[in-house]
Amino acid sequence: MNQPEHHQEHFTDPSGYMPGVSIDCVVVGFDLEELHILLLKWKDEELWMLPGGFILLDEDMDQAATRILEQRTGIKLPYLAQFHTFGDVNRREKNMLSVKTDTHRTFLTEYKAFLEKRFISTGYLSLVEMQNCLPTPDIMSDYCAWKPLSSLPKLLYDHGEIVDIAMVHLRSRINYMPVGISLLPEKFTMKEFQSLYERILHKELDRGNFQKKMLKLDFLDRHEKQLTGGAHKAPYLYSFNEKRYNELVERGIGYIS
Amino acid sequence: MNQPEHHQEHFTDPSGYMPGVSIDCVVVGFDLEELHILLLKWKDEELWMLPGGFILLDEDMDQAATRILEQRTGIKLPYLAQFHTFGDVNRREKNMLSVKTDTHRTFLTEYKAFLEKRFISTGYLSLVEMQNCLPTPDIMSDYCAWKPLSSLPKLLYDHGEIVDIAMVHLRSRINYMPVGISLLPEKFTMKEFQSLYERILHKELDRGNFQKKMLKLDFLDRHEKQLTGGAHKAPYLYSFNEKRYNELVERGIGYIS
DNA sequence: CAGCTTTGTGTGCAATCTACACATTAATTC
DNA sequence: GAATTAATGTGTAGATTGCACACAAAGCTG
Repeated sequence: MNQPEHHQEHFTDPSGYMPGVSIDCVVVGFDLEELHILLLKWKDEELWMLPGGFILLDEDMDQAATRILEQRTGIKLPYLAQFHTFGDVNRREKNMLSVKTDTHRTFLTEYKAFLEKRFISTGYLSLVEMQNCLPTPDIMSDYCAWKPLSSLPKLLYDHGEIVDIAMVHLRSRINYMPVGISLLPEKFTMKEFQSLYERILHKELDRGNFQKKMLKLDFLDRHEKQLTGGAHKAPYLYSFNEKRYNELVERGIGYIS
Repeated sequence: MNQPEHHQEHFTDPSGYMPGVSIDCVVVGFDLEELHILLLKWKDEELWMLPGGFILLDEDMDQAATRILEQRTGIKLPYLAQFHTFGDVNRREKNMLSVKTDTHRTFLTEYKAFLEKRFISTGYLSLVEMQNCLPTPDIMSDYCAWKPLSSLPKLLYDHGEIVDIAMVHLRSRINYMPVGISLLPEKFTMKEFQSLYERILHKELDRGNFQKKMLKLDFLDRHEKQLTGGAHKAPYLYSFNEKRYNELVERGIGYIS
């Protein structure tokens, strides 16, 4: 899971960043079975956090989110959109770091002062193919890992709520996001596509109706059959007609109730 | 439209506010004919802006938005929710103030320095009953007024885009917001209710089907008939069963395609 | 009270949703 | 290699909803 530090930025001068504002990214992946979230583990402590960072003084906020995400995942141009800004005064009051970590001389003292101030944080939701992702820890973390959404570890500050709100957002906007194209590999079976929807929506869907609905929307190319072992009919492999799919997603499709 | 300054806050010490973050409010009203936006006119200049402000150091962002809105509208507990955070570097580059206004000694020099820095702004959407609203200008504005959405004047900075995105948001989430209860007076006719939906959705709806759908959802109380003049059948007046309406809104109702 | 206008309600047709049933295919088993 | 089995692919019937329009009811005008 861990990578050498070649992707790591170096926190040198906090004065290059906007004070008081930060970015937290909820990076969602799908291993064809479950949804996962990309997390970083804080150094020397069993506390996990969302990948995040700060905004350079001459950088758009969206740009900053893209930069942060590319550094953590190695993925160019991931799907990325803000979903909420978290501005409670005491959003960092629970699940704080223990004193032990504070004495760890990870940061320059200027940087410590920068970090100790109150922050407002904008949450970004990103959907990526886990297979293409190279999780890379940052300066504050030992390593990073995909954790299944159904059993997340204890998260820093309000990061647990940030994940919850991200998932509510994903659920409510599933028909306006390219969830398939972002989370699935190039070729996939209809069962895998349906499973993705079921995990996001937290409910089972009728297999036959799902298949017919998706095929009728006419954004899937059908390929040759999968030659995998298994005592059953081999399923077709599908891939997206990206143009058509994105057109439909833009307009919003009422697949699911 | 203008009110005495008893509601005005006094910008004394910018150090009491978070630097670099602000709030802009898109306040929507409905006069039973058209949607309107509450705007403030900049002193001595034909340039309008959204009501906005800054976040006190010990104040939640939502609290700050509520405070700002109550000061501008006199309305207690308006419907209010953030919809987007605007973080482009150059979001204040167009529709700037002319030099004339700059020389106007409205602010202390400290405050000027505070204001000149880059800001990230979170947009809040508020829905209010125009009738109950007492528009009150702030220290930067001569007066404030409701302007019809269909013919807004030139707006400061990126406030025009902020309004646009607010309206897209309102349209896409119309079934998850208490638009009726927030924008209509206590009693209203079905025609007025439908007209509200039509203005938000920018399209005409079938009168008969709208009426039947709304009545079937069973959140409207029907009152005695309106005794108004008019060469036609007098319409019923309706009001919301707030409990039932809010329950439905929480769950989201697919009224409209 | 005839005529007009607007509100309130009903009806028929089409499209969609939903829950199944059935058909198809390929690996396994005998 | 034929029967069995398990999973995919497709069809169908009933219920529900959406949609367009028609008709009925009610109140003001003249």
